Amino acid sequence: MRRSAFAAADTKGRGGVAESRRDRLRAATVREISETARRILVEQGPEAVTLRAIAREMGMTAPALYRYFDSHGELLRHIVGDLYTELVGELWDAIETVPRGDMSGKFLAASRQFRRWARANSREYGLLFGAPMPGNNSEDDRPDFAAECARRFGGLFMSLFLELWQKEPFPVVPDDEIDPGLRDQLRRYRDQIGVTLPLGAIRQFLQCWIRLQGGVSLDVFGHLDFALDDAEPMFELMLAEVGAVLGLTYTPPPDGPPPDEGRPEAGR
Amino acid sequence: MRRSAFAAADTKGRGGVAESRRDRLRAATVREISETARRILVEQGPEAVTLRAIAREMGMTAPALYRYFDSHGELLRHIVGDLYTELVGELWDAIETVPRGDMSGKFLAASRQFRRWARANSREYGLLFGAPMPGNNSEDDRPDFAAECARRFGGLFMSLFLELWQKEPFPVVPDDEIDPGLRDQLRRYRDQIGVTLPLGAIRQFLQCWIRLQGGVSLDVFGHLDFALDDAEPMFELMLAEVGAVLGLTYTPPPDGPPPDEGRPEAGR
DNA sequence: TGTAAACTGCGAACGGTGTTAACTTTGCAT
DNA sequence: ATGCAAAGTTAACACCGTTCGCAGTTTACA
Repeated sequence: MRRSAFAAADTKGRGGVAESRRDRLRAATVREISETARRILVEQGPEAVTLRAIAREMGMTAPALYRYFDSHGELLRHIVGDLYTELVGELWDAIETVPRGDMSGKFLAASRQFRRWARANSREYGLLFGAPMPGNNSEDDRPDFAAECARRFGGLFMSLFLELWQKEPFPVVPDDEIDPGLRDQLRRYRDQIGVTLPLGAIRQFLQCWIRLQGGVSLDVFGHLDFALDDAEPMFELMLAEVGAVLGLTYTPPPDGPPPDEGRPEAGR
Repeated sequence: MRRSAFAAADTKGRGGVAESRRDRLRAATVREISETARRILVEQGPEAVTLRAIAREMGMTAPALYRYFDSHGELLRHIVGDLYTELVGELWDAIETVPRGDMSGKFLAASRQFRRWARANSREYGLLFGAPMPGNNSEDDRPDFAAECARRFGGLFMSLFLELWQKEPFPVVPDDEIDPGLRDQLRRYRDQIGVTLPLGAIRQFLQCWIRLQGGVSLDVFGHLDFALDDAEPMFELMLAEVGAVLGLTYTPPPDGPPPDEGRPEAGR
């Protein structure tokens, strides 16, 4: 197997402290490829993200891209990783903007930023959270960049939840009132992420997360169009309910409901 | 534009009462194409559903399929329509199996059957409810078979909700306590489907539907794998909560939790 | 400095895809 | 029997991912 872009991103490989000029050029090219691919994704849809199309826009030929990625699928997976990183970054920014201690504000800010990003980058969101990717089997034993980033993403919201619980715990059901089959899974998950939380709290967090991401996905994928033009009020309603269940106080979004409709949404 | 399979399904076209032998043969071929395509979808994944692959398995050549469908996309859309029909049928069966008047039972049966179908036909579910289809723009003004079926599907759950409300109304918030922006949308939707229900009830129904389909989608698409091996207990928990909000009484599923895991899941 | 190795691109080619066009065969109706 | 439309074929086009061999450049090292 040839050197992959994932390996290329590992700048400190082979004990070298210095980043050679070659590596810098290479990283720049990888970045340009990603940006070009993403631009095509946004402008022309996922099935237009073709090796030849990317290369064409870069003034190259398709086989040259194989110097940077082992396959088309790996290129997509790399982009998915980048997208996770971007999303996590924006969520962190949104969280940190809220004054420390205001857990309700942090939760609302993160949730709203998640929906905002999803709607502003719907094509990208489809790549991350749509039906499982074309060749996403990750048949390799290799760590899988995208999966790693996905885990970091899951960790973000969970750490927010953790902080929330530590600062303002809310009443939860005792462990022995949880369905045994579910209890075991929750215990396993708790051990896996290494936190000390009542299982009832973890269950509550998962429920809230499912409502959040489930609702956003339906909205972004257009599966609420049959009834709603603008799902934002429903989203806010859900935030209020979810917040209440977590012992938080709901406050409406700072700006009035944004115009929202009529974004360019280029491409066919 | 050539005669499409959708038109072919319209057996009573052009004043002819009799269904000619030719039309019967044609319909049979259309059915065989659909079945072959679906088999490939299930066994080898969505990107293997290729005109040439379908034709090969039928002992034909790819261009022959153009006698029955205007394009690859239209063939997929036809299958989507069939899938909606199948899903709606199974949901109706599940609902009618429950003794009349037991609205809680009907709601639970329909919800569980929805999840069961989604999990047993995950590839198909991805086609119906994943990120918007490849070429699904429906740029034509034509009614769009798939969209029509989708509407029937939405109508099914809504009619179940309607019956539920009529038999056992539950307290809802008055219209003037609903966010104005949402209120207008709900009113529009109510007029569109032609029912007479308080807007608060419609809002509640939509919320429940979002939780239902959102949760099932996350599960089927594997976006809960980060924490759960088997999402069924969480699904049941959600059913209990949603049912409570609708004034229904929750009862656990009739059979013990099915083995569930380890279905063949053929193909790569 | 000279040279070997590594890197990066190109062009051609292979098998596969959707799609179109022209051509043959088939079967039914007048 | 003749004619015609449906249903199938083959050939071809443009595009796709991917592989291979070759050239040009850049780097590393003796």
